[in-house]
Amino acid sequence: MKSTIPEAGVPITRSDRQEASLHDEILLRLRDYVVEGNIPEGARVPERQLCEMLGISRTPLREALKVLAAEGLIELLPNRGARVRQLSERHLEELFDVMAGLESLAGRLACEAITDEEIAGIERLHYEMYGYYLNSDMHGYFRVNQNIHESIVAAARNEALRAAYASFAGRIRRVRYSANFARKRQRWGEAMREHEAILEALRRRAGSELADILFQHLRNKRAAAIEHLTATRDANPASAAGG
Amino acid sequence: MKSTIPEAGVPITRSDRQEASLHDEILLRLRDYVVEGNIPEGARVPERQLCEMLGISRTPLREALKVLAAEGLIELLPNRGARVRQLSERHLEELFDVMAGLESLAGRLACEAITDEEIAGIERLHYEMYGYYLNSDMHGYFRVNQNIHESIVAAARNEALRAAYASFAGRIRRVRYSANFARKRQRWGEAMREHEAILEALRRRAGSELADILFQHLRNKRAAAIEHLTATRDANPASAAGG
DNA sequence: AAGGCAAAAAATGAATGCAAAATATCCCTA
DNA sequence: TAGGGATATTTTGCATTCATTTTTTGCCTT
Repeated sequence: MKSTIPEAGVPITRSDRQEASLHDEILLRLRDYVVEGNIPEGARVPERQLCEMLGISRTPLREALKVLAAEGLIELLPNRGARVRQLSERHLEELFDVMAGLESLAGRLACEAITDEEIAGIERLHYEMYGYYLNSDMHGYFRVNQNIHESIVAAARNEALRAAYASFAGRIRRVRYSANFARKRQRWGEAMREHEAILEALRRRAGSELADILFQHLRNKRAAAIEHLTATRDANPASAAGG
Repeated sequence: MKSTIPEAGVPITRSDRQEASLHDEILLRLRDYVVEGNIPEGARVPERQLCEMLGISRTPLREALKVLAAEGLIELLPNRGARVRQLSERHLEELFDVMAGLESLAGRLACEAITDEEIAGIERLHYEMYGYYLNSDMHGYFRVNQNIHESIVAAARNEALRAAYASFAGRIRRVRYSANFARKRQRWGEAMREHEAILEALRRRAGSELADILFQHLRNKRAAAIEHLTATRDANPASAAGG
């Protein structure tokens, strides 16, 4: 069966772009489209269908594809088109480790610049997350958890870091989601304790310590995510083969 | 005066590409062309001239420009073409910090996987570098220094990290070069001592410590580079204005 | 009926064409 | 002669077109 690409909203019209160029618009849309898992892993990215879907010609679409390939979201095979990049277990380990390194860096830098108010804000998020934890509200927990990590990255006051972090987050977003929703309650408990340690180090502005804690925290997440992914793929290998 | 783009070698012919696609070839060439400083900072990237220079049409060139823009090497202004990205002092600080974080991560990961042989190799490089230090051979020192840091990144066994490191290195390459050549002898001595500490931590596979040392080492480099850049720009502001 | 080859169809990669926007040039006025 | 505005030129963004390559289809052979 050919992979069918569903409709994805209204074609882009010139009136849509206020400041962002059509290219940027296309890029954002296409990136989201891929990241959200609308095309199965390993499957072809059909130029013509996407052109029709977006209401544009092949030129700007292909420009966007090149960028997405540079970002690592898709891969371009010479004369054989674009495919959604299939991430092996090893690839995911690597990406998680880089994320861990970036967040570790964010923590280190945050300690140099973060204000008491920002720390208080993160503390509030922490307690909010604790509530979701007690209620076993996975969705809420996950959302606030993301929020906390993004707050730390923001506190690092480094736009290049923020962009790199966002880029890597996009690449593993799908796996991260499913892994978080499948997370064992036990791992939740560990994660909560780790978050407490993070806050504690942040309050003391202990950069090196915070870097260590954050790295280990992400490493633990990595283990859970990979474990979950392996189990999922073993149970349903077709989903990873691009059918 | 209009910025003149000098010739840059032979146009790309189809016979050149064995495996790499024309697009990849163009991308590599154009990236090098920009990174090597052939177009002044802030100056326009003239599509037509580059097309003639490379012997291609605008389509593949523009695809490459989009990618370079995504990499942060150039910026695309809507309807106003591409410009070589001008890095402010703050931008450079940020990029150096991200490099520091990535290398710090590399050290941490390297401690998990590095072999005794690899450490011995880095030690050899260290002694080689010491020789250049004693002879005040800036060029040799710089080359081996790069080599050492690349060896640590390689030992991390993480392709995603290696790629990200290479990308950021490209973005600050020009400044890094000039800063290194201008380095004071005193800073050389500090750097040598830091390198000894790096090796020592590596031998003990002390990941956290090595992460700290590498981060601080790069931070010191950052300070030297920024200081040098500021002095250079103050002495010759035109070079940064894109004349 | 299975396998293989050839032709047709489709998709890709790159060049060209065209309308809109930006830039440069020129002319006029004060 | 300096400034301002209209016009011409260039440049940009995207669509379209064309040549290759790949993939599919169909037919023939065994």
